[in-house]
Amino acid sequence: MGRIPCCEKDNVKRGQWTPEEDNKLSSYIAQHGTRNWRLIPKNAGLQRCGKSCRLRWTNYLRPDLKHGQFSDAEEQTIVKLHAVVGNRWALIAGQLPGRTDNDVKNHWNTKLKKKLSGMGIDPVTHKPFSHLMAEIATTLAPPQVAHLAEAALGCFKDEFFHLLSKKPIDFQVQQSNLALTNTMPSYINYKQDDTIDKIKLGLSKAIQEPDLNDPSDKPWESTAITSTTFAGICNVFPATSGFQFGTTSFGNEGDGSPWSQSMCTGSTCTAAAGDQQGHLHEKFEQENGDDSEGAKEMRNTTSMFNSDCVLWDLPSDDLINPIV
DNA sequence: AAGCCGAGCAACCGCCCAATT
DNA sequence: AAATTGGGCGGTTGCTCGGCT
Repeated sequence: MGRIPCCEKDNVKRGQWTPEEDNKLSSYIAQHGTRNWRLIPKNAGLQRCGKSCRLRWTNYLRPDLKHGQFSDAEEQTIVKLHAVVGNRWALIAGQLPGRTDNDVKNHWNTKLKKKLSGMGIDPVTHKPFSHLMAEIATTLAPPQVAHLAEAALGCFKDEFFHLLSKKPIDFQVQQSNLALTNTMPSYINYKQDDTIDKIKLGLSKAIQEPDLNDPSDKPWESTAITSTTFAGICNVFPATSGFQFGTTSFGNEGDGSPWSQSMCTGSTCTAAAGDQQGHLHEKFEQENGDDSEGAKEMRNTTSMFNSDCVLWDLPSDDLINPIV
């Protein structure tokens, strides 16, 4: 048995709301409250669906709503929370007084997603593209990796060029990446002009190098995210102290910036980080539930943002000016 | 000046879930 | 226990407007 519609589709007006309709709805709600949305349009003299009235009220007419640009702090909050809870817009909006889930969703889709992509960060996983590629590569056999590399280089070419063109990259292996260097072939000392070709070369060499008779040399069977296969690419993004997002620098642990406290992304958050993100999500659910009350409670719950996870470990200078 | 295009945003749709009958 | 109902949520659509050619 199907559900009856919330209103008579034929008799309801749709599309943009007029100021008169807004006035009718606002004054009715001011007098009678928001009980029973089904009856509100009828009683308020509106030819609208009850659901449409609810949306208009909650997303636009509510007196406590904040209209206008999102602040830097609000954007940071959105990105942080999105990394933890994903597309739970209502939950995220609950942390931003005066903002609705629709506001947050729209802002994410139109601005923040592009900003993150422009910084070389996947807006879905909040990980650098390079590490995503490395993660994928570890699960594939060499022939598949070769195909992946071709595809990835096509997809991320612009990001690479952008990053690489910002400053000369010294591909000398850093001390902090010593573990990586043991398996790093000598072709990593690149100049930046023919970078893509060099990366391709590196990929193909890495694919050829493992001794297929030795299971320990099969990167696609390893649990480690950083494999020799993508070492060349990953080394394009050496771990550094932080980077800049718009006018806000972040990524430096202990600098007090909200950006630096909890993001669970990047090479320092490998498989374990994935678990941690899941754990955080679980913890979030447990502590706050899925209802609006829980969401409100979370305003005061900051402990979940104090994990040791490091923010994206991308080079600072390279990311000052997002592509988009 | 007109047409095109993309960004931004308001609104709608369909599904889900909890409360109620 | 099952059916019904209302409200909430996330995904998507489509309108508006400004910039560009």
